[in-house]
Amino acid sequence: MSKRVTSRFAILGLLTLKPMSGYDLKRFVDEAIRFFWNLSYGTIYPMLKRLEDEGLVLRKNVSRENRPERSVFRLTGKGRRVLSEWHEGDIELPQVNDEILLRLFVGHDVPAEKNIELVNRYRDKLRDRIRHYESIEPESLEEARESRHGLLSHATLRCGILTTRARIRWCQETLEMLQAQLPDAAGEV
Amino acid sequence: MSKRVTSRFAILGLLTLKPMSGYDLKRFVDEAIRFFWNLSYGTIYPMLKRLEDEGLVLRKNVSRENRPERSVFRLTGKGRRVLSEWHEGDIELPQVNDEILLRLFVGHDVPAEKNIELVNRYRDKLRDRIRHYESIEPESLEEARESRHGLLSHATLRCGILTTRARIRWCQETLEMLQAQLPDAAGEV
DNA sequence: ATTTACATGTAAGGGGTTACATGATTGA
DNA sequence: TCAATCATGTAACCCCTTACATGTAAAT
Repeated sequence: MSKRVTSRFAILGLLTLKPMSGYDLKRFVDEAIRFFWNLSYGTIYPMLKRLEDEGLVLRKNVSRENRPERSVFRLTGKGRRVLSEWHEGDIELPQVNDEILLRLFVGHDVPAEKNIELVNRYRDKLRDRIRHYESIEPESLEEARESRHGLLSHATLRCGILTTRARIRWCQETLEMLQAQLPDAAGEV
Repeated sequence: MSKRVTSRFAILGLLTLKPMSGYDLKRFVDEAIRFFWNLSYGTIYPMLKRLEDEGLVLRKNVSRENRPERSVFRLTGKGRRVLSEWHEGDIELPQVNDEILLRLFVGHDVPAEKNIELVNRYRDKLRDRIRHYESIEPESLEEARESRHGLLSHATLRCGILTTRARIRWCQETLEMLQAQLPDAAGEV
């Protein structure tokens, strides 16, 4: 279902922003959308080749002096058509495998302190992330006023912020719950 | 990173709840934790075989009259040790590929109405999910008072509730943003 | 009589990751 | 000089999904 060649549409979709090389795509994903999408070279280059063979993208070799040659790809009309079919299609809630929830769920015979430590570490990582999100939010908001893509990009950032905050709040709540169960917390009510 | 045989620990972990067959595991996952974990038969049976070969689980063939024979698996001491090593290990924020965010991010040249429709459909699915979560919450809360595992299980449900609610709120916010950009919304401020 | 639930597995294929190979250029 | 950045790709491997194969028994 959600497995049907999703990196295909990711690459096609990103090429609507501007023509890019495999290297560009990798950098773009890592810099701009790494929190909700990732692509590795081992996915990118074979997929670009495949999209080229299918006539969905067009390769243009660009050589500049004193720089390695690049293969820059742009969408073809056919590529755009395939993309818009994807945009038409239905969206499913993804089936995720969420490690922290699994760990907690089967955490009944590890020491309670371990579970607390786990949620703590997890919360710390979420906090790092939210700090980053919030640091780029003002700029994102400006871009949202300036272009259609800026607005949509801002929406994705907002999603990151809202869901990460929710998870942090969940950590808080869960830590309280777990600490209340600690043997030496018996008298502290 | 997060790819290192995670179904291995899922199966090992679930077997701490009670000894189970492959069929049991599948049913359990589908019924109890499908919102944060999934396993297919094609994963379960080969993995059980492998865990057996490695001495992490023990197979016991159980035949009951008028029923097909079952292979019920229980954890071995070694299995428990491997599991607790996993519990010790660090947790990473998973790298996800989040289709709705990708679609929005590259949605700048699809009609604005399509983006709105997308978020709407997505919100509807989240609402179905939250309705389900909330319907099982009271029972989960009771179980939380009754056992250690009940408490941890409840924590996972709470995570689902909080993050799903956050996403629904994000949909609302995003819909408002997108609708405000609609050409015929110009005079409606 | 037929569908559903019980029950265990395999085979093919897909999608993705990591690591490697290669080589130029730039900056510290 | 050495690391980092630019740049493209491949190969091995892994995990997982889907679909298939097979068969019994209970329920409708």
